[in-house]
Amino acid sequence: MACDPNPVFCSIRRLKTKRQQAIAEREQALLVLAETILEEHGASHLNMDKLVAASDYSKGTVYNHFSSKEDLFCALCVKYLRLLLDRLAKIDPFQGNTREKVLACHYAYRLHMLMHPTLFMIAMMSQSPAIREKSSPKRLDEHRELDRKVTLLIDQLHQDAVKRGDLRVSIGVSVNNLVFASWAMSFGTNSLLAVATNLETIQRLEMDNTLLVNTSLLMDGMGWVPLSTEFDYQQTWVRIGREIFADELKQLPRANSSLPANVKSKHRDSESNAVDTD
Amino acid sequence: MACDPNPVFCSIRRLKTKRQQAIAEREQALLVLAETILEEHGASHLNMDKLVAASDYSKGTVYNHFSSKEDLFCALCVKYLRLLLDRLAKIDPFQGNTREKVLACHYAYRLHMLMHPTLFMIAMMSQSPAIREKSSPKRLDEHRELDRKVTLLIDQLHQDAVKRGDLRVSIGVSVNNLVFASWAMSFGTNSLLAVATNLETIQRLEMDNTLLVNTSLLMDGMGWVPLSTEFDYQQTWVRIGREIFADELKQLPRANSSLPANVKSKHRDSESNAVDTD
DNA sequence: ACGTCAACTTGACGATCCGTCAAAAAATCT
DNA sequence: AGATTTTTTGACGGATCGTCAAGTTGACGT
Repeated sequence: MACDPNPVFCSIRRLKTKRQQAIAEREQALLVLAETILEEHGASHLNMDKLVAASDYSKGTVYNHFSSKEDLFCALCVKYLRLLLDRLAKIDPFQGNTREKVLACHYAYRLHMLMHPTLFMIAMMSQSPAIREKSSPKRLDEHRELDRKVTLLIDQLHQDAVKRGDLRVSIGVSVNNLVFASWAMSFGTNSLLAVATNLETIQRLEMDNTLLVNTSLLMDGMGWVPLSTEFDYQQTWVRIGREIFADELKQLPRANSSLPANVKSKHRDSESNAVDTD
Repeated sequence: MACDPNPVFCSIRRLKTKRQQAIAEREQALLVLAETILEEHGASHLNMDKLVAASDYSKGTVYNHFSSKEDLFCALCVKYLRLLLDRLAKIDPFQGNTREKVLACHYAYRLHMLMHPTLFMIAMMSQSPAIREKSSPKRLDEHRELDRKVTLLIDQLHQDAVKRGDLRVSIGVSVNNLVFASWAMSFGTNSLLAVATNLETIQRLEMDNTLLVNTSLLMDGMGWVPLSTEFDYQQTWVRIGREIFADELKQLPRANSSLPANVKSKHRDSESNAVDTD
């Protein structure tokens, strides 16, 4: 931790010496490697020994980067969050009313999860105290900072909506409440879709639109105008995919896609209620 | 330990022999033991060796009950789900409109989570493929069956609401969608409250009412009458605690309670707010 | 060029945990 | 009682984690 006395190097970046620069790069390389293992063999097969074996370095060196397996997971989460932030940033120039903007965030979140299903699981797990208490404080700080940034961004969109009069806060329900409700709905929907694909209830759903439906219901409940009865958010949904995330959608394996790559005709009609129990 | 010699108990269920009965009881005892370890030392400290050491049996015997660590976790989930079903069953006699009934389910779900925070985490984790693929098929069946029962129950309440005209399904949105949205909101809210207590956004919330607020927003969005503007669900929330779950609330440690143990003086007016009739 | 020393790297090692299996013990049958 | 089946036991092998003493490297002053 000996800080370089040379003010020039010290001030350029956080990266003080060339050496530390190299180390930082190695860390990124290790993370990429970890991701590869993760995606090829599943979360349960990612362990330190394998990572060490796959890398050009020794166990001690790897442990210099990640103080524990849990810390490695946490580092992956951080990377995952960074990527999410990038995706969210792409929304900025999108033209639309305040509600459409937030819808785009939900879209981004879901898309992000679909593109990194394993990382999403890891990110979920990593919230557990069991993992957190074994991660390095430095990493946890980093994680919290990114979390804060994401939250801030969503918060801003809600604040804007209030300012413009599209969204109204009442006595018992603050903007915070609304942000949290949005977040909870998005997280809940994504988690359940990711995790519980074996359950009947979910199998009976049309996955394509589930997140759109859920968030629309919620935002209608908030009284966020224009309501879904006055505006075609289905169209917005498609537009978001086309205008913001065309690249990502191309990468997505079609198999279990849960976002419409292009417009499907709305063939849904009469028999919506029959939940036959035989 | 003390198999009940009373033949009445032994023959009631379809447990064939006295021996098998004893084995089944031992399994329950082991689960209780596992829970104890879980609650005393946290999820990460529950492992087979410790469970074996804490029990009166040998490793082989324990493995006769649970084919793997993951299977043990799954068994804990099953127990957790059974308990949830019991809690949900208590709602049946509760008097109220269709929306109040569902609200009671949300209440039960949150209460259940608060009473078994560690188990909730385990239940979340156990959905991951990593764990599922290592659990015994028998156990997974059991799990799925219970899941089905819970879902059915919630489904029923929604169906009832539709039948009575309190809740309307529209073209693109089936009852299934609505059930799933409810579930997602409940799960999302509970997960985030449980897991991310370190995040600012959450700290700024009044935890007491968060689930009530979130589900109210959602159900308003569904157009589930009476809307929260026409009915005091805050009062219902308190009534649910008093009339159905008084016992459970007493057991709850006050520290981090997120449900009103008793009516806090509603300093927040009875005059006019979002949850009041205008 | 070269010596020095702090920082970095290495891999063998001890500790923990998982799950198995042959042999012993207990229960059940004949 | 003796034979047969079921259950229990705990030592063991294998996987993985994280450490640490010893070795290596490279930045820096001379």
